[in-house]
Amino acid sequence: MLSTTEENYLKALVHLSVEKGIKDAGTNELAGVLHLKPATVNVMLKKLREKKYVTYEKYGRITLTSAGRKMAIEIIRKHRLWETFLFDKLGFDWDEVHEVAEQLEHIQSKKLIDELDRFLGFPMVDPHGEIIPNAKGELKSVPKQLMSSVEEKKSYVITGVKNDETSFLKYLEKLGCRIGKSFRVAGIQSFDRSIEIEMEGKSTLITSEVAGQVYVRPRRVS
Amino acid sequence: MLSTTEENYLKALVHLSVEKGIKDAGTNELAGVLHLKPATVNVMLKKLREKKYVTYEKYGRITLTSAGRKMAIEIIRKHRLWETFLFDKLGFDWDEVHEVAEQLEHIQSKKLIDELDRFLGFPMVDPHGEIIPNAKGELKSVPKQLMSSVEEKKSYVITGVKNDETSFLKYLEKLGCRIGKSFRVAGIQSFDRSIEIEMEGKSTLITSEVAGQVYVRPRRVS
DNA sequence: ATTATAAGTTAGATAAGTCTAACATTCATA
DNA sequence: TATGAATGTTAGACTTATCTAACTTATAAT
Ligand SMILES: [Mn+2]
Ligand SMILES: [Mn+2]
Ligand SMILES: [Mn+2]
Ligand SMILES: [Mn+2]
Repeated sequence: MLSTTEENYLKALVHLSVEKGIKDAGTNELAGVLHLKPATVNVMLKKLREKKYVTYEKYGRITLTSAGRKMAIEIIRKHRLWETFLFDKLGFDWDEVHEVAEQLEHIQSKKLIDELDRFLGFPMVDPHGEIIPNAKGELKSVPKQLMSSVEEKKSYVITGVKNDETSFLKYLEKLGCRIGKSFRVAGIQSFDRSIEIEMEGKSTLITSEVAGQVYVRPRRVS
Repeated sequence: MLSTTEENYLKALVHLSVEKGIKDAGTNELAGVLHLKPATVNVMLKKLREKKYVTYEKYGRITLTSAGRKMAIEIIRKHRLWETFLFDKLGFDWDEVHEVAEQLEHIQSKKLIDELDRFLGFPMVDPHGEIIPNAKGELKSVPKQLMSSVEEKKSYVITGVKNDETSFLKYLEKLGCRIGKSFRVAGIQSFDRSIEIEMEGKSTLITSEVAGQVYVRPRRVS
């Protein structure tokens, strides 16, 4: 049985690899996302290596073993199912669910999570548009496009966010950007890559920093 | 913010007082219910006293302060609401809910628990028939019913006794009747109003004299 | 009242997870 | 290829929560 702490390390390794696109990580990167010091991470890595959840050697890179990846995906499944529960059943806003799911994801009960899944109707995606791994630990991947790669004059739908933090989500909220909303790209400034979008009749400016954290898919216009 | 450990100590103190009927406890008793050593409890008591959650002095008895009691009742509220969720919504059996609720009761989010309460329809009692404290921390008492007025085929929980003579209590003990125990009414003899109950798989006969001295409350069954 | 037993306390050890400060290695590039 | 910056490691300290073993106080029985 893994501790909450150990679970958080494994989950962070998956997130790092998904977000950075590389399968291995460094001590400093991992420390960064966990808000811990590199020295702390180094101690824990030896333990996770001992337990065969990661592969790594002194001064080398960190890779999840298949056992480690399996564990991490289970945590992510729990996290996203709980977010869905909070959003769908308890009326939480999409920017409020993450913090509580960070706690709920560590509850240990296979029956609990499988029954929750059923109760929610086996949802495919969480309130942020992230795919929920199924009970077999399969993370069905769907091609993703970042808002920063949109083209002028075309229309898109917001499908997800790369970043779950409340402050970011609140800002998106203020901009009127929610999952499922459609917009048209009015123009892109070449010097700062900022994007002017039209959404529900209103024109809004999106900085390249924000556009790099938002997923979209092209919209077929009738 | 209290740690999970501290919360468990406070909760155990309420349970001790409710079950033993006395408002104070000793180090050994508390250690017993927490499955810890008296030495361990002694260390923690100093910390809880420092934080003003309990009153106690060296070699003396332990009493919750009103702040301590308030905290403990919040944990109990959360525990019982989660048990109700697991039972009503996720199809858990009533003997499976406790273990998972022991984990869920420590999740920190006021909004979560208040919304859960609403989602469940502000239930009054948990699947074991225990009263759920409301959001204000009030443990609303529920009208009492004597065992002599039960109906056939229904399930009940024993909630108290009208008579606390030793001989009577010893007799109840021998019958396996304790506060908190559940039973189902198998049948009622009309000529002497004696009651045949099923408790923990065993069938027991309760005379009308005894039934008139025991309080019960209906139990919801799946 | 004395003493044996039960209840309670203390000190010191251990384990997990974190930190800081000092040290070591690797890497980029001048 | 030499060297400074970035990255990674180690040692030692701290906190929380637990234990065992030894000690002290209170209580009950003789
Ligand atoms: Mn977590
Ligand atoms: Mn999410
Ligand atoms: Mn608990
Ligand atoms: Mn209960």
